[in-house]
Amino acid sequence: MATIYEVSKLAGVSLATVSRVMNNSGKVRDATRRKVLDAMEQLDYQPNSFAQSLASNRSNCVGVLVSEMHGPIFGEMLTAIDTELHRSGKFALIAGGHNDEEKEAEAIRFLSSRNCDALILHVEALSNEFLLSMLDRLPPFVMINREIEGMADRCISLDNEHGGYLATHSLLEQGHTHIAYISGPQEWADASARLAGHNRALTEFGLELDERLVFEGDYLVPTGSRLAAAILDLELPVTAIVCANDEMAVGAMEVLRSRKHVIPSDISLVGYDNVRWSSFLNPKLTTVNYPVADMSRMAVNWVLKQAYGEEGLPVRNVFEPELIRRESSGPAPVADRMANL
Amino acid sequence: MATIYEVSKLAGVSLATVSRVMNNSGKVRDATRRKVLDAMEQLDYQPNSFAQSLASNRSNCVGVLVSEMHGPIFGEMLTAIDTELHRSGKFALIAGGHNDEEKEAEAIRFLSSRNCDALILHVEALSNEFLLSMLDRLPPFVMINREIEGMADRCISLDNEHGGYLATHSLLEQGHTHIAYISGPQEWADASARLAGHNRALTEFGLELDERLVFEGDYLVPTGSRLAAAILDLELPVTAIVCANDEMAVGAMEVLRSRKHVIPSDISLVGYDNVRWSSFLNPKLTTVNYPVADMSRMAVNWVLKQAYGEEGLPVRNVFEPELIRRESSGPAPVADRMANL
DNA sequence: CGCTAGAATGTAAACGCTTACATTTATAAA
DNA sequence: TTTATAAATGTAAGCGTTTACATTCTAGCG
Repeated sequence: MATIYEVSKLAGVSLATVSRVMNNSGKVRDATRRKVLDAMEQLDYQPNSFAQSLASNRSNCVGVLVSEMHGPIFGEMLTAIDTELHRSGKFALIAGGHNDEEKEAEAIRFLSSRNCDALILHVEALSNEFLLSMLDRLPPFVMINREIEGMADRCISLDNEHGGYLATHSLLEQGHTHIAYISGPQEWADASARLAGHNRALTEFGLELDERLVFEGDYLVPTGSRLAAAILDLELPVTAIVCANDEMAVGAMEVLRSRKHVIPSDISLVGYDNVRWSSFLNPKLTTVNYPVADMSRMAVNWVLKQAYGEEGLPVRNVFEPELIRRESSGPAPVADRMANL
Repeated sequence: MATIYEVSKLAGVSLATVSRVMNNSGKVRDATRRKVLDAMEQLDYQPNSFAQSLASNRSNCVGVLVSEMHGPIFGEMLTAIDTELHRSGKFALIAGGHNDEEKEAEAIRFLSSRNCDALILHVEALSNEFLLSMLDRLPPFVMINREIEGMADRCISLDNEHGGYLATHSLLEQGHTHIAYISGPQEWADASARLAGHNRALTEFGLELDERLVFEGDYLVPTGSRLAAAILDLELPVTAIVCANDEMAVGAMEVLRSRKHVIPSDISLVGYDNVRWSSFLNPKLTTVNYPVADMSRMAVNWVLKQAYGEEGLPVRNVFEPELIRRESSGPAPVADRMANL
């Protein structure tokens, strides 16, 4: 593999000049530039990125940590980030935290050991305190789907409370009054915000929160099934179930179907995230859109601005969810509405 | 950030000794090792990976190129690869080809410019010739989901022909005789192999291939819909549709449903890939399993063996698909079977 | 034609490690 | 004890860049 030294010899110039040509830095006469370029071409020269990074102390890499790599959210996220970074000649170094506190911390260590110029973090398991404590130990970093006091400017988040509100509100609007809720793990901020939105919607409609109708899940399909079954077993007049994510919703959908409840005429079902396959379901799932791709692009903007000094890039921190009304939700059954008069 | 030099000073030893402790290479007295370790701890020392790689000419990074980053296949793939590599202290450098020949080539250039020790390639768009020509220009590389003559040992592939055979065979077994097929792009090897398997199954059952019933798609959902509609519009006595992947199958499913055909009693539907959400559909999709995770792990084995000289790792090149029988396929309608007597 | 300011190019010192080789120190046999 | 041998440690030369600074051109002016 050719080195810069061989290029300089072949072109009859010094190392510095070759370097200048490569980086478009400093002044180089056109004729000289051409000679250098020719030599590079001829030798099929590829700069050694390690030497570059070692000498310049920058890697043109931004580390991306996702809490897990499968799941539709992350595919979209990675695609958006990768595309956007390439556009600016930067590269993504991706690591997976596999949904585990220790592994997430290790992945952060890995990324920072690779001298990333900046980090984009999508972490679930790590605590706010830990992240705050990393502020001065890591390269500049932004976070996706988190809102942490004291570093709000570094958080690209979704207004989860509002999303939770929208989901339940859409049901209330359609006459539902007995709405069960399957939440995410309450120690996670997004999960509790979604639930808070649900509660607010209820209150707004003058309904009292019935604690028997709120179940805490873990965002996984089987739990959606299990808790939906639990809800049905209550034998209360529930006419709608809101799930804190689409995964649990699909689990719930299956149980409802197997127990011969027709969605949405007997019972409405609403999810959250607007995962790709939510529109493949039958009935198509009503859900709340989580604009991952937009948020990811915004994270890249942040990085470009903060770590690479690019200008004129708008950064927006909080994104708005949106209700995607599809087939799985509809008006409350008439009988039930009557009963509530 | 502390350097090896400061560590060596604090520990009262030479650079070489510190390096030896870090890499467990050479002999170091226990007492010395301890001193060094203490010093590292005390200084919160993190080796500079660029300097390491520059000096040692290895990066401990394996480049992974996926043709695209979204889609369930790739999530599973990346998770498996990442997990497995970590187990051996190696890291994955991931790049996305975004399903485009030029971009895939660029991504390869990127990965090789980052001095990866080895590459795992999942590429669709690049030609066999190109890949063959890269044999001596790149670090050792394996490919997933490709079978190329002249580099069979570097290919981890699925027996797609057999998978195609299984899909159609399962239908023939159940009395179907008019089976339509929606294929993938025929210039892609996997797509044409799947179709070949379909044809073989037909032949085996003494049926002639009806060209009117074979449509070429592009593996995307809307195309599945469009072609399923085209099949129905034929007004031929089709009792089953085989799709070359689950994406197109879900598109087809939607059209069948909207035209009031009941699956599987009126018409059976079979997919391919066993994508995660294929079991979320209603009815649950019968499909052919594509063991991505297993294959990915195998690719890692190859890398560990060829690039890092690890021993005792089995490498298997061809994987067998398996029929996953679910709800979307069933016996041919009786009327139809009678007609065929 | 000499002079000077800039432009263009060159020189050489980092960057932080690894590693072949040299040197010192410990171990054990004689 | 010596002495031979092995173990432990140290020395210093790279690895392939970038970049501050030094030097040499070049062009335009008086």
